[in-house]
Amino acid sequence: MNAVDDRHAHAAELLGAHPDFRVQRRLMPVTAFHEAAPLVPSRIGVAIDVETTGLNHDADRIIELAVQRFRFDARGRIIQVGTPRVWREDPAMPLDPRITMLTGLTEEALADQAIDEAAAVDILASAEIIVAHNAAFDRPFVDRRLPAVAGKPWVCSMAELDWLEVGFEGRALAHLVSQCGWFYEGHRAENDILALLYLLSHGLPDGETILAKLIACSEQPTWRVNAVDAPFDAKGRLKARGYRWDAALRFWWKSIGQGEADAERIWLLTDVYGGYGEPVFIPVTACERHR
DNA sequence: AGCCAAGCGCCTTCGTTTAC
DNA sequence: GTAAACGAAGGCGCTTGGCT
Repeated sequence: MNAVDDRHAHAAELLGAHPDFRVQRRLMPVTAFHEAAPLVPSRIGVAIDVETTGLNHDADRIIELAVQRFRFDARGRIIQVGTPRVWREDPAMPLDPRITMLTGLTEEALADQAIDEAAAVDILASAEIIVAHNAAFDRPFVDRRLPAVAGKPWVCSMAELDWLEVGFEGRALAHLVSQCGWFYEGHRAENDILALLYLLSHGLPDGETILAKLIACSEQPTWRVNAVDAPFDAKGRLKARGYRWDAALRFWWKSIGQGEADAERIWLLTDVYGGYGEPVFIPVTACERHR
């Protein structure tokens, strides 16, 4: 650090100590967030982000894919961060000017570019868990573009954590990261996965990292409950309890958490079926979630 | 734009109260 | 006994927030 940087760092420290100001640090590439203890077992995760031509899984295409491997220990601490890999891809369709405004990517920048499928599949296949912010958006694009890894377990950093409960407001990636005291230029896939890694490594007052809480949520299997052949007069009770009507398959269904399965079965058998017929409980693991 | 979940406001409906 | 009026409750649709 030279003398000018040193003076700036000092100024930032002073400003940050003032109650009326807050200092935010630019995210910088890192190789680890925690010291790896020797001989401690660890697992591999992959942070992923896609930029696309739009929001429609069926009609739109990936224009940028970024993945970054990381190694984490049993306490959800990121002890090693791999090299980020980023590919652009020509969507072979016109690019909405709004997408260029959002991502900075132009048709010229994408022309003749393509994802290195073998390399991308290799990285994703090595993951024990794939992490994305709003996985329900990214996963369908990735599953379709790289079907070889379509069955991997995914976890969503946006939806699977009760952010309010852990002291945050809102769920937008940049906003969450900002509340940890960091800033970055978003909507570029490579920056977004770095931001995600910073967020995952963030320590909460109770000593746990965001990643630890997220993994804990993700590992709990949840259930999809199909109230098949429920009597017609149970319609109102099912709706009141949060069930939704599947018009194509013609039954009421809802998703529930792990601990709720027994109570739900009892309620269904007594208040809906009354001795005739029974519901179908389908376990949902991280491999099926967010599809 | 597309999708999904949650929240909110408004309107309808129903029931109870009150006034004649 | 009847009609109007008010209040609680439920349902529906609009809005909002996430992702590009």
